[in-house]
Amino acid sequence: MVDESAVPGGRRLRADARRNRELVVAAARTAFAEDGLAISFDEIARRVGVGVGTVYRHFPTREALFEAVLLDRVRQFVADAVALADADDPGRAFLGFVTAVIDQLALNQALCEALEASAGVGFETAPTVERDFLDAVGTLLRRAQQAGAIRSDLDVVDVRDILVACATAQRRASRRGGTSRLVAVVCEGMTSAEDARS
Amino acid sequence: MVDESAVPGGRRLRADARRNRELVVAAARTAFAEDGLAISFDEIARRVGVGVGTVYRHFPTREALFEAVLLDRVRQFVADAVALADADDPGRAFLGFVTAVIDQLALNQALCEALEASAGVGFETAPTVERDFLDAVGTLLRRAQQAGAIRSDLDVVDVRDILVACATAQRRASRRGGTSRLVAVVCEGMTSAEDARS
DNA sequence: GACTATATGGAGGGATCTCTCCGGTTAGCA
DNA sequence: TGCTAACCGGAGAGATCCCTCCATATAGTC
Repeated sequence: MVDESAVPGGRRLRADARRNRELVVAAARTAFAEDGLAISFDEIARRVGVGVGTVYRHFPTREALFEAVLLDRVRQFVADAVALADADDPGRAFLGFVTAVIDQLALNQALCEALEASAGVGFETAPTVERDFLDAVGTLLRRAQQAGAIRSDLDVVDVRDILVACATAQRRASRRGGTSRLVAVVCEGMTSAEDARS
Repeated sequence: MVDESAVPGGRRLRADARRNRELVVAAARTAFAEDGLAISFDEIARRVGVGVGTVYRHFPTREALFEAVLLDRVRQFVADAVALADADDPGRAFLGFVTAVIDQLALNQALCEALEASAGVGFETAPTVERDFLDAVGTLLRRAQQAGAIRSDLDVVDVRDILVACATAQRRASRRGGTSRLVAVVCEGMTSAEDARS
């Protein structure tokens, strides 16, 4: 977690600036989750009740705002994955991680978009975070595969696709007041015995 | 397939109008497939090399253009599903249908968006087509479930979610020059024996 | 070739979004 | 309390996009 009371130069923000910054972050957190990364700065400023200039001063780019609002979530995923890396039951650890991440992603449109991007907003200012994520998930995956719990033809990029796909389906389902069974299907498919593979 | 040489009133289009209409349809087909339903009319006009007024005259709304360009695809899906409704092997029929539709959807961004919408562009001018689609897929699904080939807790909405999710993953994978294994995982998960269901 | 219904292009008005700039305001300090 | 650096709001320029309108061009017909 970065110290939000200081600007990169180290100088301490004035009280009103700090207050506005926090309001912007809070509004952006909600807006990103609901509407994704495409939310306009005008709209964020309108919701907070400040001028758009104030938003731009604190966050010159959409990436900067993303970093302040959402990057910690991804870092938390990495930490969770690392913590599970030497679990007793690698298959259970992997599936637990996957379903937990899907639940989080389903609540957050922007996080899905950033994760699936490869060509989008999100990790420009912190290029290693995406790699850390894939590395940590890859470790969990490999251990689960070595334990025979997960089909061996999957790679970490497949897993990322699966996370995003399931989260998207889950979010759509919850909008219509239900739950997507895609998650259950995918977990079943990832764990089932290896045969009839092309 | 509608007769594209006539307007709804039945009057025959002038030759230049017919030519332009076809150019617009061709450009829209490509643009929809690549960029989805959000492609602007200005952009389509620019690609065709006509004025934007010409595009609007032929297709007053995005839905009208969608209908001219893509609705036949959905109708074809329905026809395929109906044709498979009394296949000898319902499980095989269902899975074959699903993978074929995914392959088509993966080539067409707009078709995915329309199918997943519920709240989007696409079926406004032909409201029965979406229902026909769900009905036909539902029939295939039920027969496959009765034959014990597909897990019984899935409904047709799950299947629609699965189609869109797999197609999206497939398209992303093909953009990076590969193939998504999500389809294989999902097929495995849909067919596996019923146990450990929550 | 002339006439006319039909079709065309693109200007234009309204809306939204991005990002910058600067006159006015205020927090924090002496 | 008064000063000043820091901060604020929002106007405004430039870029799209949507959709309409009408002067101009032309296909089809006589």
